Amino acid sequence: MRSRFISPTAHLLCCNSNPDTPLHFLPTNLRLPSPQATVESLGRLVDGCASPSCLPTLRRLHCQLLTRGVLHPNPSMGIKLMRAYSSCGDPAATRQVFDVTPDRNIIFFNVMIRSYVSHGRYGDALGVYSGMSAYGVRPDHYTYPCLLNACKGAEHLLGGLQIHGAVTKVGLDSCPFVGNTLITMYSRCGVLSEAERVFKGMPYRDAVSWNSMVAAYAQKGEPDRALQICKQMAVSGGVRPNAATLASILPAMTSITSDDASLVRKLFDDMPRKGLISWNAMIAIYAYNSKVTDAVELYNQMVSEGVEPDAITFVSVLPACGDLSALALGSQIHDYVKKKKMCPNLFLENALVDMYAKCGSLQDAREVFDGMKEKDVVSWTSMISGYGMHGLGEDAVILFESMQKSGLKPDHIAFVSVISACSHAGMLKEGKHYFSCMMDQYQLIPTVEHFTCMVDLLGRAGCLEEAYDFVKKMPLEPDERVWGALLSACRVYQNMTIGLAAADHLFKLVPEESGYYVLLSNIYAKAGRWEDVTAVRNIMRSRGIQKSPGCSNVEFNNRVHKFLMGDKSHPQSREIYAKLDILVAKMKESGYVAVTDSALHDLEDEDKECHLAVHSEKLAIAFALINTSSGTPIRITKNLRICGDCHYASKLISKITGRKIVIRDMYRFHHFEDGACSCGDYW
DNA sequence: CAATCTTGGT
Repeated sequence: MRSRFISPTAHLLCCNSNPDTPLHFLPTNLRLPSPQATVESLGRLVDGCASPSCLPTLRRLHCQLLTRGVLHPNPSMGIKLMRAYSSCGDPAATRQVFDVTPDRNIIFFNVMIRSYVSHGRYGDALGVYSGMSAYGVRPDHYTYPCLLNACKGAEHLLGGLQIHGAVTKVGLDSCPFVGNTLITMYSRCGVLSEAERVFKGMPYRDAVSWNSMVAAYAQKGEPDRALQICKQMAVSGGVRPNAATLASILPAMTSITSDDASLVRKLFDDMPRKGLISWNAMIAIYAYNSKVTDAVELYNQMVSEGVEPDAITFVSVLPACGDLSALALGSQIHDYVKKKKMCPNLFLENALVDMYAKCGSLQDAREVFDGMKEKDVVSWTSMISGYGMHGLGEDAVILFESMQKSGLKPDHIAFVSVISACSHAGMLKEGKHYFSCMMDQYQLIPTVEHFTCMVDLLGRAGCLEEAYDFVKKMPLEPDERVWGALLSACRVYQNMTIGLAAADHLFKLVPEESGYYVLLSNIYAKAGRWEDVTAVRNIMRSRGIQKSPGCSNVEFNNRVHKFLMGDKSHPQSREIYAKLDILVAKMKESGYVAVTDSALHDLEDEDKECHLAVHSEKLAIAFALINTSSGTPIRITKNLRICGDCHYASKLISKITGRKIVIRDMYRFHHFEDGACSCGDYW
């Protein structure tokens, strides 16, 4: 058995045994030990080799150790060498040192096993274990956690059970290290009941034990259980929730209630010493749950408390910037990233591309995208959907084709992006092509998102019958989004019959969603059926549904200025309304007549005009016109779909003032320039 | 004597 570990060429081992890197080709500026270096100082040099770039140095040191004959008489030197090779990413070299060492103690075995585990070579790790007893070395309380990690990594429940048995037999099951690893092993192998049994049976539970249980439930998607354990931890466990606790519940923190978010925030606030990980976890929880303002606020607080953000912080904050259209903050972060040379970093660059695209700055997005050393499907998809949002379907399609040529396989989301890009650009034929391509060429089963895109594609192109037919024939139950896409198309093309059918489904599916009532009433209003508009309004009233207030944001002086419909709370309110009066007068000279069917109520025309005049996007435009110098593009983000009147008005204002106006509504970007919009009045 | 182990974040 012993010979298993001794390689037949072990005696030949030397630093230049790898034919790819002969000694005399190695860089000469490597730090080499002086001839009188002590064993201790050699050891320190070996310890200093901790990343793949140190591998050449390490090989030369290894050579020195052999020629000086200090390796085998000093077991600690062999261990240092193995550990160094392992952290340089070379488990094979680690094994070679292991194999040629004459009298291996338990630590050699432990380091060897750990090296294999950290390189994902779980089978090899377990192989070393099975050779131990024949060599006459007994596993100890350091060995078992490593082995359990191997089973965890391989999701090898049977092996885990066997090792659990061995642990119990030698009485190491009371060791907290072993117990904690047992919990995570069982949890990763999907046996939560066993994880919980180990946890309950532990004589001494530390923070890691509690956090491991929290992680187990969080990863299983049980936020309630996970939070419950967090709370128990503080009262009965005698340990306080810490950074790792927050990080552990993260996986369960998607779409949680506001109450749960506050609960987690309280855990966070109660932490006496908050480190980077705590801040990152809390910010991520806000970002996951679309609490973007909270995420950005917490980020600002973090920076003001002197905690240095890292890439993981930004990967949470940047999507929040994108959501808020906070371009100033986003590009500030980009500057910091450049200053600190944090790239290449795939995740970070993907987040930057997405942020720039969502903030309306496609050029910046493209610049980051083009500068990426490595791109994955997410990178391409972010850029494709960026083009799609801006109505640049051609560019989206070109990029989609290049992605395929680069050898990457588009996934579900990539297809959603490209089909929706086609839809927004009116590219019916291409959209249909990608829908079948995804099934035929890539064997991807379309999900309800793809059907929604297709209904949108057909609907926007005016093929309403075909769209309706498509919905009726789809193999999945059409949901809110599918009917919503159909209803929107019916508004654009004035199709009452199909519109009513879609609205009927929507009112059953989501009776509380005000947007669909508004869409239907827009259809009636455009047809002049005011009694039906009134009927819709009455239904809304009887069901207690309020139209969600329109709200527009403009970023100015590093602050996001928020305007609601008819808002008079802004300090510059008087100026804003005065500016608006002047604008409306000028617009009327250019032939502006308010598009009154955008208003929900059957008011007298003049009243409607008043209502429309104070829509939030108009206030935001007036604000930006007052405060920025001529020529500066105006960027506005709106929570709802832009209304017909504001769309028309924005076109005129862009012509009158010579300003570019970029409005992001709920669905896409509208670039207004010289009286025209990039959406081609098709939205 | 020294060397080895557990949770957790894009």
